[in-house]
Amino acid sequence: MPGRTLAPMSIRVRIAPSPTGTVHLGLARTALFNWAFARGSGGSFILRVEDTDKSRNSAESQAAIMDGLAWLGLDWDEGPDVGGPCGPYLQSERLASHLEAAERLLASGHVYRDFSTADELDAWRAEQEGAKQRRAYRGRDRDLAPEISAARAAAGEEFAVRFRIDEGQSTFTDMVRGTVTIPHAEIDDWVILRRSGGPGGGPTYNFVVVCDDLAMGISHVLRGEEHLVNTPKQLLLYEALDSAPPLFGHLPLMLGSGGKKLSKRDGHTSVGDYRDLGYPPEAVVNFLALQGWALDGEREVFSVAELQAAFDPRAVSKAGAVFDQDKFMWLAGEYIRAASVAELAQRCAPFVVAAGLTTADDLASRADWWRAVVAQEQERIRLYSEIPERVAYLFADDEAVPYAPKAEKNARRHESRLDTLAAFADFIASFGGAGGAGVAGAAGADGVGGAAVAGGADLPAPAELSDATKAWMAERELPFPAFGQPVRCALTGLPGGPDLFETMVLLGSQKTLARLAAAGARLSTD
RNA sequence: GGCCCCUUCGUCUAGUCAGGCCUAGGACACCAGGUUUUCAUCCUGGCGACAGGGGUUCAAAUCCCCUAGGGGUCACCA
Repeated sequence: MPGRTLAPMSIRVRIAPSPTGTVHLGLARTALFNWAFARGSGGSFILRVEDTDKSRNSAESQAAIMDGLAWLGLDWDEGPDVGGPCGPYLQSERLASHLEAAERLLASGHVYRDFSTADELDAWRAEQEGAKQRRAYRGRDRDLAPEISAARAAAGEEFAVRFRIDEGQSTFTDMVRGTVTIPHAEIDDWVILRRSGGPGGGPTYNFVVVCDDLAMGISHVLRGEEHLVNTPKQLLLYEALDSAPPLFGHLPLMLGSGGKKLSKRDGHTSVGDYRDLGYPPEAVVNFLALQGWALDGEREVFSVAELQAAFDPRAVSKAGAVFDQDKFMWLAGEYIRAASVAELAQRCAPFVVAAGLTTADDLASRADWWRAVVAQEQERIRLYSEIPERVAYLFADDEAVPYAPKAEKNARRHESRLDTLAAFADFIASFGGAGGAGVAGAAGADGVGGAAVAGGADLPAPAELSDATKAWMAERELPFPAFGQPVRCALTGLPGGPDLFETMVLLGSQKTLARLAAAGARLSTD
């Protein structure tokens, strides 16, 4: 059923990746826009895999593509895995229909057999090299009488099938670019079927994409700008097939910092890279949506629901967008700060395990404690992957907590450090065991106080400990830095970090004491 | 090189279709303050653009033309 439908209720869009094994950011954004367009208009989003021949590992690569899209939260209504009324959704399985279409075009004279050889083509190309204005290629045999052409084919002579381009020009209205006109003198009599016989034979991309879009009733094609100049070829093909074409919209390219099409040279370019780097998928989607589109020009952080509701291909910008890593990371941080502690804890856990700090079982066995740890770091990280290095001290040996140079330097700045450390240790010891666990329950589910219970610690809740310590400091006329810097170094070895009292509770009195003692020795001499 | 597309702060963009509300708005980055036990968060302020030139108009970022620059594409790849 050839589809053409402009009615909102029958919007059908697709993403047609070739199974390369990774989801390139450009593909991801194209998929996202198509998906948002479909979801926002009650239409359908279709996944079709362009697995034309080759690739022996296509099953694997195909799975990788689907995983990538799914990770982003994109889902499709029809596709190789879920089926649908217009299947098969694997291009390689649609060959028969492609051949059938080619047959029809041959009969109607829109295409012709070209018996010229590769050498002849090369010669022609070489001849065009120096020409000031290259002419479009017209097949040597484009005017061969049909009977003769058929007879030669029947006799076993090899040929390619080319599309006959007539004089004139093609004009169409692009959803994002407006009116585009391309003279036919620029368009070759392009090949729809490769030279018969050999292993490379078969239908070409521009041909099958039209056949398949037609068969699947695709109403709108949103794709990258690199396809803009292919559009007239496809338009002419729809016409030859006696069908109405879909509406086209060509998205601006995503650019690397050099201003050229984003490529491997620009660093991380696939969705999987960002997943591994610790970006929240929601942030990736949000950022991708910002490349060439804007909600209202004011709000940078928005949900997919808002994207779906507001997306309109006609509002996509025409100019390419340079991929800004800084802004991307900022956005990731926004999502991390907005996440619930429970969810954040869950998403960060694998990174901590992968870093070798502990096991998943350990974190699961003291989930309250782990959540409290994550809550402490929430406003300090932009990526899940930043968690391990920040919390590594919690898992370190008390006697050998790594001291960052700056932390140690800060600590040594204070002449009184050794006295302070020793005296404070006594102060902490005074809380030892004395019914601390009894009051901790008041601290709330996600709070550090709650974690103290899970961790078996025996210190008062952080606020209480803080008040008590401050009173203790006042007595000794000790300014906060003189206390804080040596203690922070002793407990964490880091120059900065979360509230010290929360940290002590997380550590528990035993570890706190052990670290204070170790620091007394480690910070004594030079 | 031919053809096609594009051109607002360093970057992502709003505004351009329906010219005046734009001494061009927001965000990232950067700089300076503030809050703070450090780090971070957060808050305030600053820096910073209509590629250039001609028109049209009472009025142009917005319309027209030219120039320049950038990108894409020129396969029996997808």
